[in-house]
Amino acid sequence: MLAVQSPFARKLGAFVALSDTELSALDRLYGRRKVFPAGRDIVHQGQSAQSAYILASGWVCSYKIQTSGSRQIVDFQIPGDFLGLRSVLFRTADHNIEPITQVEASEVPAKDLFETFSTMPRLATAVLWAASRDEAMVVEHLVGIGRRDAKERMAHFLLELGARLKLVGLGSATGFACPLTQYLLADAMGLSAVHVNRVLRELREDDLLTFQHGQVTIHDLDGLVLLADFDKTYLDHDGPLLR
Amino acid sequence: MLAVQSPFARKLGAFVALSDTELSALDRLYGRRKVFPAGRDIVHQGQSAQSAYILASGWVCSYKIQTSGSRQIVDFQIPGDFLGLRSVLFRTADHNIEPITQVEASEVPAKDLFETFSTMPRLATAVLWAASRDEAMVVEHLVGIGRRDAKERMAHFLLELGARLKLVGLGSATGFACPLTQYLLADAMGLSAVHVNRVLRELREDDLLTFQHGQVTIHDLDGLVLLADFDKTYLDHDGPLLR
DNA sequence: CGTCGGGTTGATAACTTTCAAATTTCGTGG
DNA sequence: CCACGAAATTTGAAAGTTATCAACCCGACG
Repeated sequence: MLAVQSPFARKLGAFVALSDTELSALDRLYGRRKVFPAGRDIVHQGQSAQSAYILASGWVCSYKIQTSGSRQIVDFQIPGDFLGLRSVLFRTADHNIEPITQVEASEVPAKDLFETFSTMPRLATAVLWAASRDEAMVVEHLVGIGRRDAKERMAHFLLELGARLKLVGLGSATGFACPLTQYLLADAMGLSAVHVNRVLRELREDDLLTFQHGQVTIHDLDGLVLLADFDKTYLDHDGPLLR
Repeated sequence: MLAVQSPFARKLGAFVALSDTELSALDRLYGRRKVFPAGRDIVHQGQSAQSAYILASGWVCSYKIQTSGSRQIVDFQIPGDFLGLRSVLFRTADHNIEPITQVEASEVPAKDLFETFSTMPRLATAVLWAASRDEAMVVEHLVGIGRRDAKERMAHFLLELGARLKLVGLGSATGFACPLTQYLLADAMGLSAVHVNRVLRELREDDLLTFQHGQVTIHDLDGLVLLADFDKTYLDHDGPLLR
């Protein structure tokens, strides 16, 4: 085992038990470390993409814009997450990626990625796994928007976010720091910003949680889980699935 | 090249140029061919899954049920599509799969799948690709539910379905046969069945399309594309992306 | 025939958006 | 440290969209 593992290696290791050879191949994948300022898109819809990124610090969101101008945020990425894998696979980006805060990310050139896959099949499988977990999150998001009302949706979203942050050491059972504005929340949940505001107030008045000053504080975890019908099994599992 | 390719091999071949060796490895993947009657679930949420399936004929849907009882259909699968890949990767199913019509599908045991991945890395990459295309469809679905009103949503959905069916030779520019009930449509689009009915009537009254007696007939393709803000680039590309 | 799963329609209720305006927060330069 | 402007949050009222409830129709099928 290498002494220090990157968050990304740790994540893949949760799916596939990785050998030292594979771990160091992973390390070599990392290209230049880049810094992006908040607000300016890293990737544009339709742009051809030669690199993916692995997020080291900061938050980003991936979203799609419609010609009408409205946008839907598909997901937020937090440290350890892979950015733009799909864009690399398809050569061109089908979505935008915007840093919400300042962001540090390591570039992973497409060429290196494919070469590594062909020599280290287990790594390809591990990435397939990670991609599938991402898909599971998108599916859960879809269910949320399709079949939960605004309040349940918000509760579910914040619970999921909290669970993910806890996995990478950025949150606890009582809350977490959250740089998302109500506009971002609205675009993620398919609501208007005004309604997001009202829903947050209701959750506060119900003594379920408080989201103020960039801080989410959970007052009644059980109440939230009940309200949101939250089931976190899709987020975690114990130990590598492939040995 | 093998004389006859399965729909699945054809689909993977669109992503990665496959050698004869790889093609015959794919063929060996196919296990027993099974037949499922309409209506009885093939896979249940929470069930442990040892096999995936490749759909040979018929339609199925994957959906999630909430404890409240409402359900959200995540996607419909048509011949050539992979079923339950995520369930196999995670050992347990996070969604249900229900045949809408009678269905024929080939079983793919998890063990064989992983063995094939480890000896044929390019196949693993190809499957990663196919999984990513599926994710792109889920993302588009998410955008539809989050940011399109009922009419746009329906138009977009039927356009996408038509495009997919055309790819496997089951539809044309003027329409396609469609076994979906208004209840299924409602669960897929996050609407009530009653509203689906109204929306279909509006589309008919606008001379855009007719959906009656299991047949979708497109009257005004351009009008629909305009209404739905439809962009099919995420569904197709020309030739294998990896040679 | 009678029933049952779809489909269709109208009336009403619920939820969410939009518009408009006030208030607070926060970073920056004086 | 304070003032200022921009961005974010908050609230009310009115309008719009979609759900729900309740009927009724129709064709398939035993």
